[in-house]
Amino acid sequence: MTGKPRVIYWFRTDLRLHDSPALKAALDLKPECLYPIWCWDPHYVYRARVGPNRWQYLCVEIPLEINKKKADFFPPGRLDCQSDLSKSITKLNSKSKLFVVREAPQTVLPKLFKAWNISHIVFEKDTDAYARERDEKIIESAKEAGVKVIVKTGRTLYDPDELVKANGGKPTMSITQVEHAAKKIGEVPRPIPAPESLPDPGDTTLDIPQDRPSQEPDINKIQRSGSETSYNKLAGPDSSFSVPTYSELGLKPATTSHRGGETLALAALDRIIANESYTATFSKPSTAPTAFSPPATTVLSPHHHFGSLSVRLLYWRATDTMEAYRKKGKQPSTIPTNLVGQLLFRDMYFGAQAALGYAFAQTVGNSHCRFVPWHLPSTISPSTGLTTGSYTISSTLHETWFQRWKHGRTGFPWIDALMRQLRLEGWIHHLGRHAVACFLTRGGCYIDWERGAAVFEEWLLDHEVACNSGNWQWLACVAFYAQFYRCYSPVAFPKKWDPAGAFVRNYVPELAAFPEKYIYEPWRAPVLDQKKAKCLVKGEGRDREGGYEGALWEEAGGMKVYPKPMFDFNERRGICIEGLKNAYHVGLYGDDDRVKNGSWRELFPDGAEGPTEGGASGDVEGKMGEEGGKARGAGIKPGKSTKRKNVGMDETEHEAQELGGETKGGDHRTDPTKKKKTKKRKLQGTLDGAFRHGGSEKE
DNA sequence: TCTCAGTTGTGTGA
DNA sequence: TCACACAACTGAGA
Repeated sequence: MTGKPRVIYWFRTDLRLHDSPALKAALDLKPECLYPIWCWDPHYVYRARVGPNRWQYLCVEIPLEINKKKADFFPPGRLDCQSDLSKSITKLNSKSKLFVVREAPQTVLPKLFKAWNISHIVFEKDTDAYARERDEKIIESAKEAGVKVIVKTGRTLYDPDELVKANGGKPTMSITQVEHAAKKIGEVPRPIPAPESLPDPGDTTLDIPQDRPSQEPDINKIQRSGSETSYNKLAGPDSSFSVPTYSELGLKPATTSHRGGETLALAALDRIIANESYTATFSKPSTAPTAFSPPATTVLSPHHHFGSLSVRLLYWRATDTMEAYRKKGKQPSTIPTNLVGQLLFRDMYFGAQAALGYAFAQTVGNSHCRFVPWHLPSTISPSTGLTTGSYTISSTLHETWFQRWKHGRTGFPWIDALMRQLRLEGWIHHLGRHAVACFLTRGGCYIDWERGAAVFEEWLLDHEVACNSGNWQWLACVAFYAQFYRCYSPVAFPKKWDPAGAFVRNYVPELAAFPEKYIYEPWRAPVLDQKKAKCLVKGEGRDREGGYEGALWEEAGGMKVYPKPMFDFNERRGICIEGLKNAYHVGLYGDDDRVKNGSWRELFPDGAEGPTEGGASGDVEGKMGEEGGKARGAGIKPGKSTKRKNVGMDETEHEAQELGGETKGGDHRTDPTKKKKTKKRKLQGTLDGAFRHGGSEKE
């Protein structure tokens, strides 16, 4: 190739102009022409779970129609990531824009190299497992076509591969490891300003055939009310490479008030930084999960997900703000609870994923994920060893619990409010995520964390494979965290933050008029109080069709119905802790052959949860099955016990309390026959107290 | 081998 | 509001 470079800048995880090392590298080539493109990848359209809210946040220009009362905090406008970026590009060069090409990058890029006589392709590094595979293919095609490839890190503070290298080649599994590794790598680079001009794009005439993707399997069918037509023409319906429209995607209406785009992201960051004490003293654990308008945390995570806000920009602006605060003689918050700490946690999960690849998002094959015989386990493809997207209904009771959890009908108002907020807004506070994740897995339902992760994948605006998988493993106590005896109560925990229940009243409107005393335990309210609040606590949260998707029953006279709790929480907590204790003693990890071939069952003779399996309601238990998958060596971790511990809980103990009835709320963990190391506990107790008043964002 | 810390638990009693 | 006990995990570091 002679003459000036002709460059494709491939936008992916970096929908911004500010602080983009990759974009800078492209412009440093002093190109003759620059094609800013986005490949409309069928992997995300059909194979990854993406709900309407995240599609809107990515691309779609529609006016804000809902939650008008929140319009001051979430300003309306024709914004969102791709549209905003495209407009910003055009502002710098009226001939340019974001050119959205509707085909898989693996097939269309080689054609574009030829059609547009490209010399270089530049993009931001993406270490997600699918992205790595895809990019390797692109790099190979580029090589064959004589096109130079430039890849730059910009999605995380540190290059995840560098982080892993600095961690001895191992996945980063603790914040301490990240801090040590980061020290070896050096300081996070200062952000780069946005370019002031952009080169012209070259001729964009395209006379090439389109490779249309296969629509099947299409796991996003459920997100659409119309037909998906985005692949009808390579350059879009009017051949202008436009950002896809809602109708083109056939999507159901979005419901969130959170909106995307670099313009909004930078404005939000300015607003946060302008509040010096908030920024400098931000401490995640002391931010209220019940605050919703406005939320207590920054809600910048969706912007980081789409790359509309650089993490390095937040890092440095927060760091500088904390430094200025310190210079005034005041004490800023520290890692890991401060804003910088939140970004380090994000890097930790990216480091873990970079090292473990596809296996990081599942149990089977994951050398760092404990095996727990959860209910509703994923089915595994024997050929790839990867999850297929479907799961085994190991128990109809647990499937019912899962559906009730997903649709906010558990009968626990705190859990239901959070799940409804998640579906409506695409965002919930980090501690809210803790609460619902703990409840679904080790602190209530004993259901596979992969089920919960899939729901979050579908509904979260800020869904990041690495962070989502990592957080679910953390909360399920299968990796990163092991204190499974610390369990979130759906009653005590929210009471601490929001005793009046404003959050619940907003997202579970049928309980709006419930007395404060019963807002987190409505089943305890006398019928007279229920009638006065125009809401009866009865039934199992089914809709008229007998499912969980449709509207809840409303009885004559505007009397609403809110479901009874689906189990006795204290009882379930006890069962789950015993189950986890047993699974820890068995000590299997996801890469163990016995996990892959199903012979783990011999180590759990009493079933998933032990002899008390099934809980209070005593529904029919199905048989676990259908897993298996490719054996890839490995085994039990050295030093881990494989002895089975007596699960020791009397079945009658659990049958004793009626579902939804009055419970004593006593500490199930207390055993008066045991004398404990008092001196040691004294110290630990003090520290625990200190943590609670410490304070902290890892949405 | 031991000690102690670990972003974000709960309930009780002073 | 605070300290402590509860039951007991892993990983880092001495």
